[in-house]
Amino acid sequence: MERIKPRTLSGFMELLPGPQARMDAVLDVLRRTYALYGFTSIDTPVIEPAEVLLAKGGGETEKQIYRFTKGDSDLALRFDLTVPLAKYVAMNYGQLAFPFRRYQIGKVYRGERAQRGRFREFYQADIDVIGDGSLDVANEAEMPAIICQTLRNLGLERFCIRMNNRKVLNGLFEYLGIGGQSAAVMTAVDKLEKIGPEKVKAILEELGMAPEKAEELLEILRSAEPIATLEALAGKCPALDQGLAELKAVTGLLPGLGVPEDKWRVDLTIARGLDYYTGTVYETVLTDYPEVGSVCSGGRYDDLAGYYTDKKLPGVGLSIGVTRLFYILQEQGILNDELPTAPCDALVIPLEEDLDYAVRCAAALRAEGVRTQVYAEKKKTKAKFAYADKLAIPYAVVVGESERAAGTVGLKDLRSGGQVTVSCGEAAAILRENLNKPVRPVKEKTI
RNA sequence: GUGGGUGUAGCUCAGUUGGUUAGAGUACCGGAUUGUGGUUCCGGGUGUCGUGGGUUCGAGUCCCAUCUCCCACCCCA
Repeated sequence: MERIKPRTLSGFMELLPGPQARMDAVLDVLRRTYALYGFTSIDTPVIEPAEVLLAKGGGETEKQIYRFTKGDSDLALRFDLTVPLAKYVAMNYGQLAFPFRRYQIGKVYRGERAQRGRFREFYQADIDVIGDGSLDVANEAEMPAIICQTLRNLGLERFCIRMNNRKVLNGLFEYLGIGGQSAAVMTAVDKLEKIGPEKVKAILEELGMAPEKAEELLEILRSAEPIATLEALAGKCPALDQGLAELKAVTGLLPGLGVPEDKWRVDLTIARGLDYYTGTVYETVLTDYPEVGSVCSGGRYDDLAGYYTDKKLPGVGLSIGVTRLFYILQEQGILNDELPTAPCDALVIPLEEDLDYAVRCAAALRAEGVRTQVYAEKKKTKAKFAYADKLAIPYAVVVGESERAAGTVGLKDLRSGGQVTVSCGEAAAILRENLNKPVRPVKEKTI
């Protein structure tokens, strides 16, 4: 028989049970943190009609989306979670309460070439607040607070949330007389950190900007005190004034929201490629691993669902690239070793052929909330213990003839090797005492 | 989509100017050990050398094609 070589496509992350347990722990932290801020969970299909996902049309989305036909249906895999959200809100407008605060954690698909930290299938963990007709700027201040809380709950401390405002950028472009090409200028500006000011200046000049204007723009963007620099330009352009007012409103709320000063800063070079952002934009990188790129970004948009409804639905949201974040944590070896990866707390090891007493003990432990499995295979004792070792199960519950006769179990701590003879109830109490200590996914003091 | 690399055991890799039966570590399996694992010792190679063609008396090694994966660009989480 011809065997087919088992393989997983590049750009698709597939984990062994141990690392998967850690990934699940990370996802748990995200869910708990999002819920703490009053976001409700929704789920949407991975596959949607292509016309729904491509409503915006053109550009990168069209190039990178996985699209296929089944019979007469033109289908596509979702490219992000924002477009499905727009559809969802437009569809269920009448039944939702606004502001609608939802979180969604799910896989998204991009048919681009994979590389380090860049996947074709990856988890996004999104939160968005959608307003009906209007949405207060305070919601834009809450986003960095949630990023900050989430990353710290994971155990991360060395990160920086960089913020900007699209109206500020558009206002500046207008003021400098290049408002007509703001999209192209925006892309150039966004590359500043990567390719340096000289090259950006060259691009700006190619776009028809006078050298001294380009110089002035770069100087403003790279200012060490961006807010003060912008204040000096007050009254020059209405868009700039409004953007600055929003930026000040957002940053003004951050201390009260508990975002420490060293975790954020205003960076006028952050532009974000996505064209639907209209106000505040965010981008978060891990201070020690900037080369992997943004692990979390988002922003304010004024018209989420314009392709699906004539209702005006402004919103603000952000997205954590969970797969990328996890990839960094794993690659750098900063995942917490103490995170439990074992499938259970106790492995019942029967020493007799008859499993009746063993399964009764397991049932008694489970009734007390101890995650328990029975090793039922007829193998040597050595193999039974080796199984527990390999799975990092912390305790063995040894039951043989003498334990059965006495109605006890041998509770063995597999890390220390110590063993005590106790009743099932006592064993459960000891296990509960020693397990279930909450730990963060990332090692203490490492990052 | 563009450019540059890579491919030998489950994993990490070695393999001389082309030369006999392709190797190491690790993992894995069995035993020492029929009521107690992690250590140690003994035994076991589990391989279409990515695939297909070519050169040659002879190819893991040289040539061509192809696939794969990786890295970078574009773009992005």
